[in-house]
Amino acid sequence: MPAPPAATPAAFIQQRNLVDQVADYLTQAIIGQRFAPGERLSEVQLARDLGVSRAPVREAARLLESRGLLVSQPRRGFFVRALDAGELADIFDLRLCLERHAMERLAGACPPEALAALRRQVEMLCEASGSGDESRRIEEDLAFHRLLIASAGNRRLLRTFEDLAHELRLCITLITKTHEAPDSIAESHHLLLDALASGDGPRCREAIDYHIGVARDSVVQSIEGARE
Amino acid sequence: MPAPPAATPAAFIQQRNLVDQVADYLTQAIIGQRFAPGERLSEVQLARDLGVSRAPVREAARLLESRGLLVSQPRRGFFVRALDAGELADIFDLRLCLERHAMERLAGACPPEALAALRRQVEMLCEASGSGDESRRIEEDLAFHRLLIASAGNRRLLRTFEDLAHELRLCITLITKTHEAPDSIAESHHLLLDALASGDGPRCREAIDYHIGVARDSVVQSIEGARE
DNA sequence: ACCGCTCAAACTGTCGACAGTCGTCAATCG
DNA sequence: CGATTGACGACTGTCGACAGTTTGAGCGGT
Repeated sequence: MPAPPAATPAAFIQQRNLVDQVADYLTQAIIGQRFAPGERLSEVQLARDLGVSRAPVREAARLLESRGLLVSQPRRGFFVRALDAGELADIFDLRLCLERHAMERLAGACPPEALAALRRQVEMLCEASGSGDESRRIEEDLAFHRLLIASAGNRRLLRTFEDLAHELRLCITLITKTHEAPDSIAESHHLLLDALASGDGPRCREAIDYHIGVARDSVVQSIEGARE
Repeated sequence: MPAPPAATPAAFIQQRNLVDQVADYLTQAIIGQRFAPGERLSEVQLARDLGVSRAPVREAARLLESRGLLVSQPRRGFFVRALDAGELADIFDLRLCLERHAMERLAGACPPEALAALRRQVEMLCEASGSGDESRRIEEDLAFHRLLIASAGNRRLLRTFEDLAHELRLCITLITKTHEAPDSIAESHHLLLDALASGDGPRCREAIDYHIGVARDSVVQSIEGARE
């Protein structure tokens, strides 16, 4: 979790309730693959490990369930979400749906300052990409797409994307290695910006279709490569 | 919530945990406007009223929060979600995004049995519309759109729509009266089916844009009419 | 009359405990 | 030897209680 610059300062200070802390811990542990996919999580053991009671653990687990990181079976408890190839395709298809919509809303009506902010974000992404810190690169990449969608001005759309982003992180952990060159990453994102700047609707659509397609293929390839 | 005929018998038995029961009660109470928008819900009072302890109430409230029916403020509790005009527009814009995507996926590749199922659903909708039971009409209408999206074959897309549907119910409660003629409802839905059957992509898009636009306008009009 | 302060009531966050349920594994029966 | 049953252990669902915080009413000062 990139510790977003806290839309409201209070939100950051208020982080001190156990439910959120446990949720953050679990999120990190899951996308950091410290729990195996499909693994059962025991409430009591988690509570013991974290030094808290079961109530916050249960509530945090419900939160993660709504975000698609855990699944619950009645009377059996919570399990780490295990994605099959079909679910993976669905996730990227929904991502395409959301980003297409944002691109379309933005095409031709993209405020210059939004474009500038997106350009800055690409730079941060390149920097992260060069740093060798893989998880930072992933977060900066997601931050770019988050910004893209936020620029469309629909907060509900943004919330849906943020929910989905948790599952995307889960997908991305499946990738063994990308080691894409920083130049290539910069270029693929600049293609999106250029399309936006041109104001050409179909071109925007084509650009985002290609971009998401590449991301999806790299995950699918990884998961199929790891199959045998 | 129409208590679906329990796809699997086991699912019917399992409904007996308090969290789900409390969640159902709260959902009904909220979309039935038995709580005012923005009203604060006291955990202890709800627990007393329902004859359960606070734990299931808290977990149910978190569930409803993830569905957008409640919002929580740390240390202050849960409040019934109050929608302003902007959020309302966002919700319908996301709905458009999702249904467009489904229509597009279906255009040209819609299995005949899916089309048949959609036709049957329109008939049920007409029947409900003629019955004068408003809440039943709403559920059948949502069921149609749910089926439309389900036909696209993306379960993640469907889940997103179902989450959104809860908020749509919240929107629809704002409408004082629709009393649309059953014939008109039938026709507006048949337009969608005809577009699908034609396999013409742009026509599909136009049809769904129009359909959602009408729904949005009727809600927006209602909320603005009720303003003064 | 208006504003700030104090304090009690109510509420949320968290905890530990109990009861019922599920999975496991050994003993039993065909 | 395979299938069934029963008991044991671990775990989830639920509960009541305590501590710290928020709220709102009452009070005193301006």
